Amino acid sequence: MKHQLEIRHFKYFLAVAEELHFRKAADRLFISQPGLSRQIKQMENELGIILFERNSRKVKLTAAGVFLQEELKSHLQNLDNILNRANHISSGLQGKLKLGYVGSAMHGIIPELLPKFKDKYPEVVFSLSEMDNKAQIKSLLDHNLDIGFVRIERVPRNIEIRPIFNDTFSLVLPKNHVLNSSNFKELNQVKDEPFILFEGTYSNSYYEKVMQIFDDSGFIPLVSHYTVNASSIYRLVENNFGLSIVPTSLKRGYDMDIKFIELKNITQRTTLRIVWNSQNSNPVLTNFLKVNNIL
Amino acid sequence: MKHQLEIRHFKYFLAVAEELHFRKAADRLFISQPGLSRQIKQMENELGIILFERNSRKVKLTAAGVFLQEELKSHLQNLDNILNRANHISSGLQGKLKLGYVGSAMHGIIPELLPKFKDKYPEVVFSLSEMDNKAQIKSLLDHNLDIGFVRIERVPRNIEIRPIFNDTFSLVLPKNHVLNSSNFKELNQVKDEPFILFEGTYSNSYYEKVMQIFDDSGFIPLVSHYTVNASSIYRLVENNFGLSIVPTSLKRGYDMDIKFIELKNITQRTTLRIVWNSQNSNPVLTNFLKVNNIL
DNA sequence: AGAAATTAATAACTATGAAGCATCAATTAG
DNA sequence: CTAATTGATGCTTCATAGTTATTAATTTCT
Repeated sequence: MKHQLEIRHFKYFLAVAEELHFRKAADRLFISQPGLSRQIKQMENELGIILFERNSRKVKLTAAGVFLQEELKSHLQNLDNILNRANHISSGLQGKLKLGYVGSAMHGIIPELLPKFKDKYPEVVFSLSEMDNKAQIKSLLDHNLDIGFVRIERVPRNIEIRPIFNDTFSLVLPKNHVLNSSNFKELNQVKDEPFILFEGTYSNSYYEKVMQIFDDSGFIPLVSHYTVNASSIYRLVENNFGLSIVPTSLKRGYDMDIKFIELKNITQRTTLRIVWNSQNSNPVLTNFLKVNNIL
Repeated sequence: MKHQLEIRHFKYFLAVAEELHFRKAADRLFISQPGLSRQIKQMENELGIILFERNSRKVKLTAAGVFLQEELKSHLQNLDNILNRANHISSGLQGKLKLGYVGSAMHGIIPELLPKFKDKYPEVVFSLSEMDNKAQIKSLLDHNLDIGFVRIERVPRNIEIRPIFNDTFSLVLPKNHVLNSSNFKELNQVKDEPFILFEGTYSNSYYEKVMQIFDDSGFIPLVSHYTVNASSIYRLVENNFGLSIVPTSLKRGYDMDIKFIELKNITQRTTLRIVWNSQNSNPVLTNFLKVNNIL
């Protein structure tokens, strides 16, 4: 076959099929009548099908023509549809955003950052996974994640990082503990109590920062347990296994017999940071960063 | 927009999307690499979408590109499908055939002609309507019918007509009637009995032919009832309202207390004829006529 | 580190074929 | 029988798909 059927042929065919009149169809298509006649004939040759029964006076669709009119019309509509959706995806109006976050960020990002974005981009689908800092970085590098929320400061080349939420630390005690925000003055009031802390492997820089707090208060804590998530810390504190220090925002969302005393006087802060791979071209990512004023 | 997206672009895009390599894709398409690069770029401009992230060493689909690869692939398959079906319709392998028939043809055509055709063209759908001769001709002229089975001899211009089945006449009597095929000699043995006949308006030529039979037998029958279908004739005969004369093939398919005596000695025959509009280009019609050796 | 190889993009050219104009042929209407 | 209408055909033009040659960027191999 020398000639090849193109969308042009289908559009021309549909015009003639509707008008049943070559000149009128040609006018509608802004081409000349002979050109149209030729393209229709070419289409018929290419298909090996007569589409119109025509003499110099009448134009009439054949059975196959009737069929093709119906089918090609919806075929072209389908194409429009596809290209439109592609545009949505390309512009980030539609698509998927894979998010990772450390457990301690759950009460910050999910209720605060996501609704704002979801509002503006309702067609975007989220996938949310709780992951530790290291796993997030690895997933970002492997392009298995679009955005991470971490509590680390240094990241590999190609990973972008920006602070998103700065948090104070709070002392966590059992409800019935003698200390409260009125009689609490400084941390060394609890220097003889055992502590439950996040594991150092979870985030080394976070661990170092917490140890610095103790250091500044002039004592080395007796650490009775290490765990990896807030709720197990709280459960242990509730049952008098010791006290803990956690980011202040972590007091939200738990209902246990514990109380928090915010350590406003110390200098340490823990920063939740957003991270992404600079080579990730997911348009949804760009929009997410824009909505949150990061780009 | 100056350029217009064509199927060519989609095929080229799919080749590159699969190979992720412009030169290899170009080879597969039997065009040159620069030509391919240009067409892809044109497609991107036309869509306003970047389809590939590429430098001189790597080619990678964007999110929108991934989407389009999937969608356009099935879109083109769908097109193939449509064109194939159009071919079937055009060649008469697929489609619809609207048939009309006089009631007295039911036991001839349906079990004999249709299965043979259905066998060869299983994708063709029939529509069958019992209609009188006149209604069939009208429907043919209005293009509401493809084929008719009639018992008339003359048809308007543009309607083609061919004999398809030549039938003798049979005398219809109640089961307990004194006459049977042994003691029956000639029709005037029943000249004093009342007769039930098809109405003259139903088919004038048929009616005339039946009357000719009586004429040849030398008597004018006493007609007690006129009806329009075989089963009511049989019901009346069964209940001793009179005798009848019908085409012999009409004895099939009824279970009543009646008997038939074939009138072999008379010259009259009734011919079932197939009729169609010569201007009807339904390819299924052509195939039907061919299968039955009419064309 | 430098040379060779790979690969997509760009430039300049070619040739294919879509579309235009003029005209013909067939059909219908008056 | 003439005039009007309409699709097809012949010829021409021009846009553009595709070609060859080359460049620029990157990777791989000495």
